[in-house]
Amino acid sequence: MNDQRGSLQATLVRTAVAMLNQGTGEISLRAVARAAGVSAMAPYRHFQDKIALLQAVADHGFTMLRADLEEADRSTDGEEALIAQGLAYLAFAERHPALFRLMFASDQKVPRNSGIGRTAYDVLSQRVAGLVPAAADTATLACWALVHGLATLALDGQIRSESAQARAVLRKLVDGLGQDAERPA
Amino acid sequence: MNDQRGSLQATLVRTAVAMLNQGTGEISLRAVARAAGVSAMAPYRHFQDKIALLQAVADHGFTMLRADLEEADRSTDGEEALIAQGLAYLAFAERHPALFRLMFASDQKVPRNSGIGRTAYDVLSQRVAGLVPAAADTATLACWALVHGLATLALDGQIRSESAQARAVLRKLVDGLGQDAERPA
DNA sequence: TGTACATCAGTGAACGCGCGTTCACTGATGTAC
DNA sequence: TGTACATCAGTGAACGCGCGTTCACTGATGTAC
Repeated sequence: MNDQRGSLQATLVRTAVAMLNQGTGEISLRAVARAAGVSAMAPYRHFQDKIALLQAVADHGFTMLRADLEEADRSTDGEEALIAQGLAYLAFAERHPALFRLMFASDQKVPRNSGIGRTAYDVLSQRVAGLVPAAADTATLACWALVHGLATLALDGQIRSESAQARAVLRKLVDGLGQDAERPA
Repeated sequence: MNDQRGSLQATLVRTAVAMLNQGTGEISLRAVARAAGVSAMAPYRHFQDKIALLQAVADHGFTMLRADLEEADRSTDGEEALIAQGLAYLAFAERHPALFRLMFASDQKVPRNSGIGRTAYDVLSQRVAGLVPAAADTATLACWALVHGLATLALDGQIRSESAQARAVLRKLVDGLGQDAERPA
C-alpha cells in the first residue's frame, strides 16, 4: 500500500533518501520497499533492478547538491563566493553522509557520469574560471579535491569537521590561486 | 590446511591484503579463510570476529603506507620531498584501491584511531612542520585533504588520475604555503 | 622410558538471516465497439 | 449505455545465495610424574 501522493517511483526515491539521512549504512531494495509500505516486488514496476534505483537516488542527491552550491555562490565577492561553495559542499556531506557516500561510491556498482554529477561540478568550475582564467582546470581540480578530501576525512571520522578550520584551509588555497592570477606567467 | 609458513594469523592478513589487491570489492571472512586454504572457522582461533581481522588488515595497510611515505620523503629539497610524499600517497591508493578504501572506510564498523594510522600521518605532518612552522596544523590538514581528495576521486572514477596533473595541483598548494612562510604575520 | 592428561589449532555440519530476484497471480482502471 | 478485453501496479510465496557465527568434535603436541 503506497500511502504517499504521486507515483511510487518518486516515493521510493524520497524514501531511500530519507533512510540514508538517518543511519549511515547501506540500503537494501527490500528495506526501501518496506519503508515505503509496499511489497518487495513493487519497485520492479519502476526500476529495472536495485542499481537503477540507487542511480536515481544518487541523481536526486546531485540535484540537491547543485542547489546548495548555487545558493551559496551568491556573494558579489568572487573569492568569498568560492569559499562559501566549499563550506556548502562540506555542510552537504555532513548533513547527508550516507547519501554523499552513495553519490560518490562508484564500487563499479553504480555507473558514473550520469550527467547530473557534472552539473554540480559546473557550478564550482564556472566560479573558479571567473577567478583564475589562466589555469582554470588545475585550479578547479585543486578546489574540488581539497573540499572533497575534507568532506571524506570528516565523514570517515579521521578529522573533526570544524567549519572555522575548514574556512582557514580554503582561504589558504584561494589566496594561492589569487596570487597566481596577479603575476602572469 | 594452512600451506603457508608461519602462523595462520599472519597468513590470513597477508591473504586478505592479496585479495583486496585484486578485485576492488569487499571481503568476507569465509572468503579469506577459503583463500588461505583453511576452514571457515579457523580464523576464530586468531581473531575475535570479522571486525578484528579487518582491523588487523587495515593496520597492515597503514604500515605499508607509512613505509611508502618515508621512502618518498628523502629529497633534500623540502618542498620536493613534500610533493613526492603526495604522489606516493596517490600511488598507494591507485595500487591498493580496495585496501585504501578499507583503511579509511569507517562505516562505524572498524573502529578508528588504532594509533597506526597516526604514525603514517606523522610522516606528513613532520615534513610540513619543517616547511611551515608558523601554521603547521592548518597546512598539514590542507595537504592531507588535497591529496586524499585526489586519491578518493580517482578511485571512485570521478577524475582521471594523471600524475602530471596531480603534481601541478600539489605544486600550487605548496607554493601557496611557501609564500605564507616568507611573509610573517 | 612410559603413561596420563591438558592444551591447542583446525574441522565440518548446522543455524538463522536478509538479500536480490523469479514467478504466477489479482484486482482495478481505461478503452473499443 | 453496456460489455469485452487489454493494460497496468502491486501482491505474496518461493528460490538460491553467501554470510557470520554456534557447536561439538578430532587429532596432534607438549608436559608431569
